[in-house]
Formats: sequence, C-alpha cells, structure tokens
Amino acid sequence: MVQIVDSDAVARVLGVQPSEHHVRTIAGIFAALSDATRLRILLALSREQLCVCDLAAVTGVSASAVSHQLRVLRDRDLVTFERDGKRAIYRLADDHVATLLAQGREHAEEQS
Amino acid sequence: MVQIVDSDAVARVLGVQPSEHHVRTIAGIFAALSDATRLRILLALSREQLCVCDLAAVTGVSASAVSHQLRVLRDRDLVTFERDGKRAIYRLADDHVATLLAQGREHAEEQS
DNA sequence: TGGTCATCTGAACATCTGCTCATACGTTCA
DNA sequence: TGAACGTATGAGCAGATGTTCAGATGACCA
Repeated sequence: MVQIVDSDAVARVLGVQPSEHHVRTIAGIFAALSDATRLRILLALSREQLCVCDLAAVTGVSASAVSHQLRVLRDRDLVTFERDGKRAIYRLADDHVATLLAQGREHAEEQS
Repeated sequence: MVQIVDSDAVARVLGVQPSEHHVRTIAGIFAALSDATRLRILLALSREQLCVCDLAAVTGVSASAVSHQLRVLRDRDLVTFERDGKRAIYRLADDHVATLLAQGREHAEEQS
C-alpha cells in the first residue's frame, strides 16, 4: 500500500493541482504535438500556410494520413483552414502554438 | 499521387525543417508531457520535490506505475532525483520544464 | 455533363502505451 | 540477522494511436 511520507507537501500540492478536466486538456495539447508527422506539419505551418497536398510533400506521408492528422490538430484548435476552391489552406491557429513549438525546439537543443 | 501546388513554399519549408532526429527528440519531449499521470507528476514537482510514494498519493496511481513513468521522465531529462536512504526524492530537471508546463496550462485555459 | 483533382472519412490492422502483477534489490531498524 | 519498507523493473494485457486502403464529396474544366 502507499505510505505518505511528507503529508504537508502532498497536501500543498493537492491544493493547487488543476482539475481532472484541466489536466486532460493540457495533456491533449501536448499529445497533439507529440507525433513526428503532426510536429512536421506544425513546424511547416509556422513558416508558410500550405494546402494538404503540399503538407503531404513536406512530411513525406500520404495526403490521407495528413488529412487524418489535420483533423486532430483542428479538434485541438491548433490549426485553422480556409477553403480555396478544391483546396484547403491550413495555417497555425495563433501565435501561442508557435511559442509552444519554439519552446519545444529550444529544450530539445539543450539535450545535445 | 501527391501533386505539389506551391513548390516554392514547399522548398522554403524543407530548407528550414529540423532534421529527422531533431523532430523525434522534440516529439519525445512533448510525448512525455502528453499523459495525464506524467503531467500530474510534473505539475506536482513544479511545486514541491517529492518521493515516489508521495507522488503516488498525489497522482492517485500505484507506486509502480509512478516509477515506470518517472523512468520515462528521467530518460527525457525532464526530472532528476537524489537518493535519501531508501527514498528517492524527485524534482524538475530545470526551469525550462516549468516554462513548458506553464505554457501548456496557459494555452489550455484559452480554450475555455 | 463527365472526368479529374483535392480533400475527407470510416474500417481494418499493426504498433505503441500505460497499467497491473510478480519479483528483485538496497536500506533501515528492531 | 531478518522483516518491513521504498523503489525499480520485466512480462503481459487491454486500450489507444497512426497508417493504409477504399470510397465519398464537392470543385474545376474540357
């Protein structure tokens, strides 16, 4: 069974922990950034707005796979798109996403 | 087949995309933050340094499960620990981790 | 209008992930 | 020394995830 050692610290932490729902939301955002394909999509969109087929070329996976992943990113409000005839032009939803990406890159560079 | 539409944009993006290895590293960092249990561990450690059993109490999962997840976090250099007798006291590896967490919380709050 | 193109979607499948359980190891203390 | 404790780890399993494939939709153009 679990024996608590520093019950004061545990109590302090439990007092300020975000709610179950909140934790899941945060985890969901990071999860969206945790796949190599989605990351490449987002890194590309942080430079240029692109249609699905161009994103497929950039990422090196099929347009279908890109479309599936864009759905994940749309659901998390990380990207938006605009229709242009038969094409869909995607871009990052806001600067916040770019900031998160930059932060991730920075941390990754630290560990050689 | 994939038909490129804006070949200039694709070329520009490909020119600045991080390497395969780099992308995987960044994805790995975000992946470490993408699980609710690991997130709770990190959020707790951003307030207090804690031993494994106290982290189990905070997160509400078994000490074994916490230990498994701490291994993931250690491997990604997100936490460090120090032995104190039979206990292992964990803390965040650096301020960068806290920054990433704060950034994630901030973004999560935006989407209501 | 028929054909092609860009995109989207659901099903199927292989892989990955996180938990539990059993077990092992080192530390503490009676 | 032996028992209890805190932690770590491997195997196994259920559920999640990412890709492919097939097919559908809507837009463009001959």
